[in-house]
Amino acid sequence: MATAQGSGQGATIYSVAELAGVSIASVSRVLQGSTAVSEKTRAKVLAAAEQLNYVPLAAARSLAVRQHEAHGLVLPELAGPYYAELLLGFESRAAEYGQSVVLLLAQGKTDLARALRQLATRVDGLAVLGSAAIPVEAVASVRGNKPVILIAGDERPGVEAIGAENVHSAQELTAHLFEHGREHLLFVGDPDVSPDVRDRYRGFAKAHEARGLEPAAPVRFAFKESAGAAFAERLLAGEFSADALVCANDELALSILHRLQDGGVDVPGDLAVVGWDDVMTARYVRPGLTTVRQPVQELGALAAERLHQRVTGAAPHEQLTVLPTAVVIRESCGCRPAARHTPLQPSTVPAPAPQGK
Amino acid sequence: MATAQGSGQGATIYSVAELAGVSIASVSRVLQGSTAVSEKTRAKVLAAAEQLNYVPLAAARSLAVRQHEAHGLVLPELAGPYYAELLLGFESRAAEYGQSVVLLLAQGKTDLARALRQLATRVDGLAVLGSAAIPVEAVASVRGNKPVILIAGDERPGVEAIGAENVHSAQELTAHLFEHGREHLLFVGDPDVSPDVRDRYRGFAKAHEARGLEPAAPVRFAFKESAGAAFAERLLAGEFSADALVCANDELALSILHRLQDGGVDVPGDLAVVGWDDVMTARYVRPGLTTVRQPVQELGALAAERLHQRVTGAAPHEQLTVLPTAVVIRESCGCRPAARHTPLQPSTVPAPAPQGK
DNA sequence: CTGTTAGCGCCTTCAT
DNA sequence: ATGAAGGCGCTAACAG
Repeated sequence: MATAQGSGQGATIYSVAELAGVSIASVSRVLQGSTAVSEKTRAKVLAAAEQLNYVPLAAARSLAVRQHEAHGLVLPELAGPYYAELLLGFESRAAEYGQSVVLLLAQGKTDLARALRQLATRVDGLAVLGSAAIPVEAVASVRGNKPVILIAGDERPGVEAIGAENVHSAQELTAHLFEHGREHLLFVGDPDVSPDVRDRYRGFAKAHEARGLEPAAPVRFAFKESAGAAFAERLLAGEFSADALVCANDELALSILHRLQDGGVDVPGDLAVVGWDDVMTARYVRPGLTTVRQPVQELGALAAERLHQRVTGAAPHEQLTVLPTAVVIRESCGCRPAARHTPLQPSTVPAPAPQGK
Repeated sequence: MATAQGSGQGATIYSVAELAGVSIASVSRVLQGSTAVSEKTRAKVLAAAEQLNYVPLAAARSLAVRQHEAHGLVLPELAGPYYAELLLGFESRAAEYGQSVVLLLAQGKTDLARALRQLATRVDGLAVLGSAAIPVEAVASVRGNKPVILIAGDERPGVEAIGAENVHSAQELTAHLFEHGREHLLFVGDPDVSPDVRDRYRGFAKAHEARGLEPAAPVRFAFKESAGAAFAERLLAGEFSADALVCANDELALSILHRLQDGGVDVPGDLAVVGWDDVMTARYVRPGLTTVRQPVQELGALAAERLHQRVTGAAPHEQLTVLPTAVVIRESCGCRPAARHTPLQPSTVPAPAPQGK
């Protein structure tokens, strides 16, 4: 199967040096551009390297430089568009800095702590999504306490954190429902599952308090298979009474919406439903789902950027960085449909690549 | 900021050996389990390692073992659920083999070839998605021609390839539309963008030929921002005449469907629309989108598995491995809605994780 | 069974 | 400007 005759096969700095007729030091110098080198040897080395298709072995280089030139990203899972976008943003920015990214999914790992340790041995630092699925403790015990950026996680002394705004937008969204004359709002989602959801419930509660109302306790239930459908079922059975649902995310909102409609409920007539994330489906469903858009991709990019700063010696930002979000009004909240559908283009998101595969 | 007093900081095999009062060789032995070690020293080493929170540095180990214990995955982008699922399957299986996964997204890379080279220096092998965005040539020139697994790409002598079935299911799907009495079918998507799309068009064509019909040329156009909507617009303008659309993927089908409905078209009454991938939205939209489901996650897992086999010395599978797909009938093809919505659970896909973020 | 030692491939002073 | 040599942390013979 081997095709290239020796070339590239295992080209080392020695083979290049030999071919170029210089010492390995010179090779290293021209390739790293560290010290000045005569134009003559420079050319020879470049030619030899080119001919041998030489690229320094990462492991050897890492060992010598004491840097991995790689960033680690730890995500709980990969369902829905949120994580994918975050990852995309992270990878893009990391690449701009010349950093490779090694990904770790908590999902299904029996020994997350071990996996984290392994990860830590091959990256200069890691970004971790703050979620119940990823205990910060495990992250803390990482080898040589490398820099860690917490994404959408709880602030902690000593760890740099970034996230998207939640409380305010949740409050705004909730208030919007009140303005539509809704009175019995329910928050669907478990605040304990992630700081994001917790903050969304907080905003939900604040909006109530601002009107002297008592917020209903969040509807938290075991999120199994068809979480939304199950809840919708109970709703249809009359187990709850509400005229508006604030769901922790769009997936939840969408599945509830769908089942309710199957059950003959008029949305938003009988019941308003809003969510979070502005996933693709939110635009295509009828009525269009009112939701809030987060700069997820930018969040990922910021994580990579901050990580790089830390790796290159910069001091950690003391303040928690919060990225702005925006409420996206469609029809599921009770607003009237726009005369002409205007495609919503998230500013930080590039044109959606269509051609599946 | 540093918390641990020296422990873990930069614990090396030497510090562990010293603490345990043995030689570094013994430390290595108990940790790698290579040779038999007395229970006594074993305990001492384990204790010391534990205390120091020691984990061998990947780079050093790699250099010595001449293995990276990491798999590379190259994807064109990360839009839609397809790539995410593939990645998920890949990461999971790779992790089972104790392999880290370093991800490379072609999207936005100005110098893909360089990125690939860099990637190749830190993994034992790589899986690459076959798409126009990733020229196989670039992959071939990778350092030390490491094992490469081509996912959903064109077969090539010397490279192991795997993929999902396309031709047959496309033919089946197309035939289904014929059975609904449709006569003027249009294929929407560019066959040149990826082997998958190409094969889908092939199936589309075969179904026509089986009926002695001439398949229409694929509707390929610049896939920019709102590809589907743009096409729908032209369709509404009467630029094309058709009573059924076979779209290259669900995203495309969905956006077209949405715009057509806005334009007053009855789907499937006036026009049937079907797609590919069975994305979440396909279940929630009305009418439900008829599509074909691929074992994407399994495909990713298989890639990791095959890669591992190759890395560990196994000879490449000669035959192209094709995973089975399944046509998922809903209503957009003209079938009547099921009396009771039965949630479709892709066999290889775990329960949808709902709690956003 | 255990310690000593020689690399793995690369970068980097230190001389020249 | 360039070459020689040491060392990064770890594994794997090779002696004892």
